[in-house]
Amino acid sequence: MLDKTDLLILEELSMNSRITMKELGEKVHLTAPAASARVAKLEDSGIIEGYTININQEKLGFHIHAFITIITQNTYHQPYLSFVKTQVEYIINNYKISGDGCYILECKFPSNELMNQFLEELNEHANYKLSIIINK
Amino acid sequence: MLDKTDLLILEELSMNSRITMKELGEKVHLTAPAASARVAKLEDSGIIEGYTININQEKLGFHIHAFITIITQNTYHQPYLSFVKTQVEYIINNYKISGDGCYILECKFPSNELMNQFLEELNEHANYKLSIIINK
DNA sequence: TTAACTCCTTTCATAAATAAAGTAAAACCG
DNA sequence: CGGTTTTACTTTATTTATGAAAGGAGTTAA
Repeated sequence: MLDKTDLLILEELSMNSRITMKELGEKVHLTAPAASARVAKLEDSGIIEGYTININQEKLGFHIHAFITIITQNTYHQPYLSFVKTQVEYIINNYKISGDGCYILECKFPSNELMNQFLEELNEHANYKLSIIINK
Repeated sequence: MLDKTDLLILEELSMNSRITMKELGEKVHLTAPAASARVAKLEDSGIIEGYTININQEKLGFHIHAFITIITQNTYHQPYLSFVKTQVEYIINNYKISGDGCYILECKFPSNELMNQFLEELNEHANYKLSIIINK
């Protein structure tokens, strides 16, 4: 099971996953090989799923960040799901949900124009409610 | 501005941010120092905001992942925002939105019991609509 | 008590990162 | 147009980190 040191390691790696094992070790009071072994264990157990980066989407030209709640009229979701697959450049996440709607789409768009185009195409397959993110 | 190589680098780092500069260089047809210099530029420009890990919350005991749409009755949001600050262990993100509601809370809970407790406290400050994530 | 296991440290060989120097192509400018 | 500066890269050499191996201390269980 996980102890306090493992949780500290997860916290440190969440803040900076490119930290060296030496530095990580210092933060959690271990030597580099010990820290490295802990991390390897966390990877093997599947607790650490992967190493990634946070990208500033605004600076890449995606000025709009939105959640779209999807309500499919009929029980057959395939047309909607197929559509989603064609729009990977705008879609951050597609969550299947229970509650108010069938899916929640997390999206990014460079402009209102392209978002509008997306929504029009989306509307061929499902109804939706749009929530634009103002702040995080 | 960004060229094709920069976008490739962002893609590679998104998939594995602990890749060595040597390997990253090979993937984008550069030497290690050249790749390293590109990455440093992406950091300095703020496009790369940070390096982090994906954690399997399920394996850490957070079996419930939910979106909660917040509708504050009055215009004064402070009680809600103060409450959110006390609940960091359950809250992944708090998005201020325009649309159907005032905020969208992304949360994780270990059990229905603790989620219920959270929702009861939340209800002292705001109304909400709950969406449980079934699948991503 | 002893054996096996876990988790750590130290040491050392190898690999990667980084700094420095040099080069070639592109952009700038009098 | 010619000369200068800038940019982006490579190569080389040094520093630093990684990872394998050996060994030790503490824990558990036969």
